[in-house]
Parts: sequence; C-alpha cells; structure tokens
Amino acid sequence: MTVRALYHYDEIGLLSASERTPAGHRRYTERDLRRLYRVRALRALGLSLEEIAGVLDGAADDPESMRDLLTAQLRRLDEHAELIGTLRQRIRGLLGQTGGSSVPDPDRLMTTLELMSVFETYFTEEQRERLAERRNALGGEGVEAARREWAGLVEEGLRLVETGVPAQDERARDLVRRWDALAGGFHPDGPEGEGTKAAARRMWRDNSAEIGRSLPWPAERMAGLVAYLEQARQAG
Amino acid sequence: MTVRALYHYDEIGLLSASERTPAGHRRYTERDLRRLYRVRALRALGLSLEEIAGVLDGAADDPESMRDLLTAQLRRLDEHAELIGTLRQRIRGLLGQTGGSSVPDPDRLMTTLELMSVFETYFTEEQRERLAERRNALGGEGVEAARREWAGLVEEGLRLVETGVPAQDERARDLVRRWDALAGGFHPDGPEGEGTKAAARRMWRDNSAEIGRSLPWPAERMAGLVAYLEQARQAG
DNA sequence: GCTTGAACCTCCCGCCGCGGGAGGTCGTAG
DNA sequence: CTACGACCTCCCGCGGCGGGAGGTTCAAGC
Repeated sequence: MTVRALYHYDEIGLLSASERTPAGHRRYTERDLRRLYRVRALRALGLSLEEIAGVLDGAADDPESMRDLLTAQLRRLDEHAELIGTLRQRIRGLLGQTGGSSVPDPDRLMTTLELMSVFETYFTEEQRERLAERRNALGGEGVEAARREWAGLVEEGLRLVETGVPAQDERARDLVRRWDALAGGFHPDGPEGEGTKAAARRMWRDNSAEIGRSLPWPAERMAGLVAYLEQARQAG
Repeated sequence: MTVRALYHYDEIGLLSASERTPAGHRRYTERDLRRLYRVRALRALGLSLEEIAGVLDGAADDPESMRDLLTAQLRRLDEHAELIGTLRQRIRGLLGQTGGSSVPDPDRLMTTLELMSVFETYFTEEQRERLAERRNALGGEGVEAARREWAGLVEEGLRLVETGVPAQDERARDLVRRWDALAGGFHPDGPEGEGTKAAARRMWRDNSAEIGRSLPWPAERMAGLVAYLEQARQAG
C-alpha cells in the first residue's frame, strides 16, 4: 500500500480516517483498518472501487449483494479469459505462418494484418462467427486440402486468361462452378450463406489487389483473374 | 471505427491524413488506409498505440521487430491469463465456501476477505508461494483431514483452559507439541520454514480476534486459547 | 438561390486508479 | 536547536479515446 492510494480512497469517499490528530494527520481506527482490509481484498479480486464502495456500504441492506457481485465478477473474468485465449491463438497463428518458412517475410505478415482488418470491415461479427464454425467443422487438414485444391483452380484460371480463352467459354464457366462449389464449403447453409457469399464477393472485388499481395501469385495477375471469373459468372 | 479515434491517431502522430481538402477536411489516401488497417489489426491484438507506432515506423529498419513484438505480446497475454485464472479460482473458492451451507452468512465472507489481506501483510509473496506449494502437495483431502484434526486440538485446548489447567502442565505442553507438528506440515522444509512459522505466529498473536471470528468458536475464547498456548510454548 | 440536415472541423473536459512532484507543516532523535 | 523524516494539500500526468460546445462545409431538395 502507498499513502497515495489512501489519499485517493479518502478523496472518493471510499475510506477516510475517522479521526484526525490536532495537527491534521489521519488516524485510522480499528474499524477503518478492517474496512481497508476488505477494500484491498476486493481490489485484489479485480473489482472497481465503485463496486467495492457499493457492496461495503450496501451490504447491510442486502446480504446477497456480495455474492451477486462476486458471481458477476466471475462471469466478467470468464469472458476476459476467453478473449485472451482467442488473442493468443491469433498471435500464435500469425507467428506460425512464416515460422518454418524460408524467408522471414515481414511483408507477408503486414499484409495478413491488413487483411484481418479488411475482413472485419466486410463481414459482420455474426457472419465471422458462422464462418469460424464452418472452418472448425472442416478441421485443419480439411482446410489445408481445400487450400491446395483452390491453388490448382487458380493455376488453371491463370492459364485460361493467359491463353486468351474468352470468359464465355465453357471451360471458364466450368471453372467458376468448381470455384464456387469449393468456396461454398466455407459458407454456412441456408440464407445466411448467401449473405456471407455476397460479402466475400464484394471484398474480393474491392480488394483484389490487397488480397493478391498475400498470395503466392503476382497481385495484378490475380486481379485480372478475379475480373475474368466475374465475367464468366455473369455468363452463367 | 469512430471519427474520434481517427482524430486521436492524428493528434498523437500515429496516423494522419496525408492530404486535406481546401476546406480543411481530412482526405485519407490509399496508403493512409492501408496503414489504418495495420493499426486496427495490431490494436485488435492488444498492442498499445505507442508500440504500434514503433513497429510500423521502424519495421523497415528492423524486419524482425514485428515478430519480437508479437512474441512479447504473447508472453504478456500468457501472464495475464494466468492472473485471471488465479482470480477465478479464488472467487470460486469464496463462493463455494458458503455455497452449500445452511445460512448465506455474508459476515463470514467479509471476515474471509479481511483475512486475505491480513495474510498478505504478514507473508511475503515468496513465502505465500511456498505455502501454496505445500498445500497443493497435501492435496484437498489432506488439508481437510488436517483441518478436522486441528478442530479436535482446539476443542481439547478450550477444555484445558476452561478447567483451569495451568499452561505449565504437561497436558498443555503436549498439546502445543501436537499443534506445532500439525502446523509444521503446512510449512516448507529448511530455513524458509522457520520464516513462515515465525510470520504465522506473529499473525496469530496480532490478529487472533480477527482470525477467531472466521472460526466456529467464539472469538474471545480463541484469543484466550492463543495466549494460553503461547505460555505453554514458552514453558517448553 | 435558399434552406436544411448531415458531416466535418477544433478545442476542451471527463473517465479510472492512482504516481509523482512542489511546497509547506509536524514530530522526534540527537 | 537542528536535522531529517513523515505527513499534509494541491495539481498535473498517463492511455485511449467518448462526448459535448460551437462553428464551417457539403450535398440534396425546393
């Protein structure tokens, strides 16, 4: 304990010495001291000074208030712990992303960071939760398999663009169908799925350059591919 | 995002719009926007604005700074999570203490709170850790057994006091020996044990009234017993 | 052209739990 | 009587904005 804290408790009326010496020095009585003990203990449990004041002054009126406050605090701590857990996972994911890779690649890390924010801009929180559920359902190796399959589709699409195959060609339209089917696995079923799919398309359209830079293909070729697929999709 | 946050970032020099319209309105360029994305993503990972500014501006100089910062943040989150874990356990302990009991007994809860603080006053943090280790080593049922045995010793001691057996009597001295042996099980081995034992005795002596109130015996009888045992201990 | 409502601007106070410093008074030991 | 510490009051500071006051600017509708 520091004196400053005691002064502070005095200022806000949480705990003031009930006596003073003639010179104005604070004299804490036995009762004051016991109140201080309670304050300190409750502080150590993470309660705010306001809550502590409330429960210490109102405890006589409502003997249950103490338990209520503690259970509420327990819930808050649970939520906080969960938040910290997700943050830890995210950071570990980011660190692991280039962990065993050949290059340190801080640029890729930066781009991933930008995409996190973009992602949050285009999907609502609820949509993100649904998507996370689906990803969990697919499992780690499921996602990895889809990633590889998708890489194949990208290569195929880039070849189509390069060889000048028109977007109306059946090969392009077939590619779009397989592309969308693959992507569909990541979206929730039912009408919500339409919402996330639409949001994903908007995100791709507006940020293909940004997203492209996080991928192993040149960004401008990816942008071209996205536009090409959009055309093919319009063509049915 | 709120505009206020943007103004704030501008104020502290973290992110300012590189252009302004003739009217003075901020115009964020593409580059500004990308910087904003990074700021938001790093903020969402729990980093401070100062750290973010440091890593965004210094990333060119030191490509590893980003990884360093993230690993440091991971450690901080780990510590934070551990702290939250102990707090949760403590609160659950407090709530469970009178959970299945007959009376709500908020008074007992209050006293326990006071004792938490007293406990921290008499033992250093290191000593508390050692004591916790011992308690864990004893296990839940071990502690419970000791508690019951100790209750028997208290009853025995109270009878001795009541029947006027002098503290020098062999029965009193024997009781002290068994009492100290039982308590010894909770103290660490070696010289540190002496430290915790001495601290525990000081705590009992100064706060027997306080501690007594948390026990199922009348506080003043407990205080009398403590003084009696002190005498008996002096008598060898 | 005029009005209206929204969006934007700057400036400043507030939160929470104290830390720390300035500048003064009080208490006690030598 | 003189140090030197302990105590007092008053006030500014942090981090990350929120929110309000009071003024300007912009785009749309009449």
